[in-house]
Amino acid sequence: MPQTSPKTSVRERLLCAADRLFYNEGIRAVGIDRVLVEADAAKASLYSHFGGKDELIATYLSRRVQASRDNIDAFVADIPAAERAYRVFDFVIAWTESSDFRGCPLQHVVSELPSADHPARAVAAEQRQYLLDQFSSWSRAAGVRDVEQTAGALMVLFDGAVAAAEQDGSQRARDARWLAERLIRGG
Amino acid sequence: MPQTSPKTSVRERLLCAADRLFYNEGIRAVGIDRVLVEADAAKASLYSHFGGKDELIATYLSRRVQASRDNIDAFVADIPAAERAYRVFDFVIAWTESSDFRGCPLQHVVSELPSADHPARAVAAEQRQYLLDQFSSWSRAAGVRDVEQTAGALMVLFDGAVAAAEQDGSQRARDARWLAERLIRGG
DNA sequence: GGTTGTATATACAGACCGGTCTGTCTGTTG
DNA sequence: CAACAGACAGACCGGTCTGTATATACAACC
Repeated sequence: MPQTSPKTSVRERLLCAADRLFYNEGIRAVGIDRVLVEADAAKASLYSHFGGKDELIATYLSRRVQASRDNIDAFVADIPAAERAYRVFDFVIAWTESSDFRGCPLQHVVSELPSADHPARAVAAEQRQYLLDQFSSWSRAAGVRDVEQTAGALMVLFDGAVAAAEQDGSQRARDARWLAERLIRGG
Repeated sequence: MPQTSPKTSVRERLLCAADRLFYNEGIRAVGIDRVLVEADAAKASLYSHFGGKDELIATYLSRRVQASRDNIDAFVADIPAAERAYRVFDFVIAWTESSDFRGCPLQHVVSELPSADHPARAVAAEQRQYLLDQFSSWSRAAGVRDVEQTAGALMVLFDGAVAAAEQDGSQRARDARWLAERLIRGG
């Protein structure tokens, strides 16, 4: 997520600032005034583009989620479908090794905003469905015996890799990849 | 965590109130005035027993963590050491099925308090070490070939079970148990 | 009674919170 | 030129945040 140039629209500047601050410091830890200073924007602009902080949060998460999907889709594009279920964990490893990795924004939202009717929660739920659909599809392509069970286990591994890496470092993403490969290929 | 009686010490009342509110609503979402009202306590008592909110948070997490250890230790006490690594996930399943389950308090702390020097973060780090030690010990007792790799994978499964269950429900803890057993017993 | 330890009620300070509003400015278009 | 859209600065609102300070109350003990 690059720094914005002066010519960037105020909406984009707000979203970039929110992205940096919310992800690195926490959603509730960062008030809108900090977002505004970081974005060099006026408060009225924030309320004009987003009804309020809640919608800014939901849009921030939506963009994070969309970027994640695009990255995953691009990563697996040249990988045979039968190998994607475990080789996608190479993507997770790279992510957890990146200097700006601080865990999963979706998990953060779920932690910080427990209310099921927060607009960001719908974004989170939709991403869960996407991931499950992918893992199911890839499990089927790998020819596993129990697609539903395997896809569920892969969801666990995916979440666990990211959560554990946030605390213990990227070795946990490697651990997850090791187990995912054993799960798919046996042995 | 039961309701406190009028005879309970103010420190205990504060901790019980903090426990309920922080866990259910989020640490930053709950200000100390809400803790005080819930505990029927005066502000000076809070500052007298805990230097401030940060120490209250650290103590809340420490108690959660200690309770978790006690529960796990009690749960596995009558289980042969060779079976603990996967049968501990029955404990996780029961936890994720309980009506007051809302994910892992330790993961919440890591999400909400990114600063490594927050007092609660030391509590979190110490609990990671305890879990790794347990999984290593149980993996060794199970006779697995690569103890370190297996323990790491179990850490991923543990974290993943809890994080995924917070979002998708307790079926994910069952998925984790299924994979943990396959990992330990093969097949 | 006096002393001690604990807890309380209350006021305050300064900073911050999300949101609303008004007036002004700038660049673009017809 | 006028009109407009977008963005801005700044004031304001009521409320909340954490922490500090003071006087008082109460129970237990000697």
